[in-house]
Amino acid sequence: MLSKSEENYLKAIFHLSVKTEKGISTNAISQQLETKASSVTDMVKKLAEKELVFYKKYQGVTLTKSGEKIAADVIRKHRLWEVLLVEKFNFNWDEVHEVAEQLEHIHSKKLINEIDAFLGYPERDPHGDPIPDKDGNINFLEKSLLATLEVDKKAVCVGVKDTSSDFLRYLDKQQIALGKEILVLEKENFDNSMRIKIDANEFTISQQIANNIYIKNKA
Amino acid sequence: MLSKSEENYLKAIFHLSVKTEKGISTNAISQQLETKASSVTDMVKKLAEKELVFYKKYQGVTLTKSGEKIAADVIRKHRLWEVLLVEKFNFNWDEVHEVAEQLEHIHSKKLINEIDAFLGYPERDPHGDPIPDKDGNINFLEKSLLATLEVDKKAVCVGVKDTSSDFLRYLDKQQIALGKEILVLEKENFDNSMRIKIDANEFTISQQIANNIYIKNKA
DNA sequence: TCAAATTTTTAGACAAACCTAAAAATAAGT
DNA sequence: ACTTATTTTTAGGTTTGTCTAAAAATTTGA
Repeated sequence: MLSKSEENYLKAIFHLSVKTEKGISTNAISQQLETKASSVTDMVKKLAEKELVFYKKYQGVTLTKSGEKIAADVIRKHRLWEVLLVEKFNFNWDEVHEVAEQLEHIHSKKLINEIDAFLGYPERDPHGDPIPDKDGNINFLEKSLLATLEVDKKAVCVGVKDTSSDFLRYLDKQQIALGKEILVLEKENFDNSMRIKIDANEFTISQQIANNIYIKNKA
Repeated sequence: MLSKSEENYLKAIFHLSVKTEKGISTNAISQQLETKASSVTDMVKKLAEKELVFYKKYQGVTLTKSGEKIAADVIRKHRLWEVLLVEKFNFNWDEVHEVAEQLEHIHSKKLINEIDAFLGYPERDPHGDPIPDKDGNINFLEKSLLATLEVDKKAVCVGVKDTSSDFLRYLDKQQIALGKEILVLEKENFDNSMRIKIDANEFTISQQIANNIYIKNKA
């Protein structure tokens, strides 16, 4: 049975691995986990000892098959707990992360599978991220950033990149939510802000906002 | 924020305090937590430093008001999680303890209060033990052991003393459950076993069994 | 009562997971 | 290429919570 720390390292390496094929650097992990690089080196050696990562000094790390499975399990638990909190326990999507960080380390196969069934086997968490299945398989959805959507085109909001409370509450305030249809009315060349229409409302969002909203282009 | 260990010590002291007015001995705590007495001394000093227990060398410990509140909170969480597991997630009453030991250390006031509401503010856990309220108040029920019930008297099963899987599954097998009415048909003086009737079934139970079932005498 | 048994505390160690500071390896820039 | 900058690792230290072994206090009981 792995410790909470070991699980968090595997999870961090998993998340970083999505964006690159190369080995994950010590520094990248230390940033992700807000620890020092020297602590990462220590832990990575331990995980290599347990054959959860491949590691060669100065070369970065990659997950082994079993390391990847454990990471996917932790992410599965995190995201299923988030759905439970939002769907059944009246949490807002900006309130779930912190508690899910704790709940993801509860060890009980029966519990997480019962929660999965109780929720009707959801495919995505409240932020639109895919929930790994029992075997660790993840159904990635093709998606792009709202910032890349052209004028006069429509798309559906399918996720968020930033998941900070500040950003999520801003989206709530603007009534931007998963599943909403967004139409780009115009773009401002100077600052790349864009005027958009959601439901019957028209308003302007900055490029920073548009760079943190995932969309799926309408067919 | 207290560590898991600190919370477990407070909980152990709380449980031991129910049975006695005196200070709780180092040895009693070490048995309850399956640690060594020397570890207990260390931890108790730390808890005293934080004013969660009163402690004088060689005199045992008692909880302060704030220590008692924290212990009651942990027990509240443990028992509410147990109810959730049994009522919503298809756990049997012999399966809940281990997972609840983990879940009781999740820190989120909102979560536990939402669970409480979701469950309709239950007063007892699946083993019949009372659930402390938000303020740490516990509604103890007067109860006695089935072993003390006289021949030809009826009573209702309201709890269990032993909560081991072996015992709980034995009760399941005999269809002994909370709320069931039990009639004592006869007692055997030699081994203190008793013949009882539950629903339409008559059978014999050993004194050991009868000493682990709590009943409330019918008015 | 006072010697023996038991309980509790102290002293010193250890593993996990982190840290700082310095050394070693790799990467970058001219 | 080779000097500088950056990254990574090593070495040694800290804290938390545990342990063993020995010392001190308390309790038991003859």
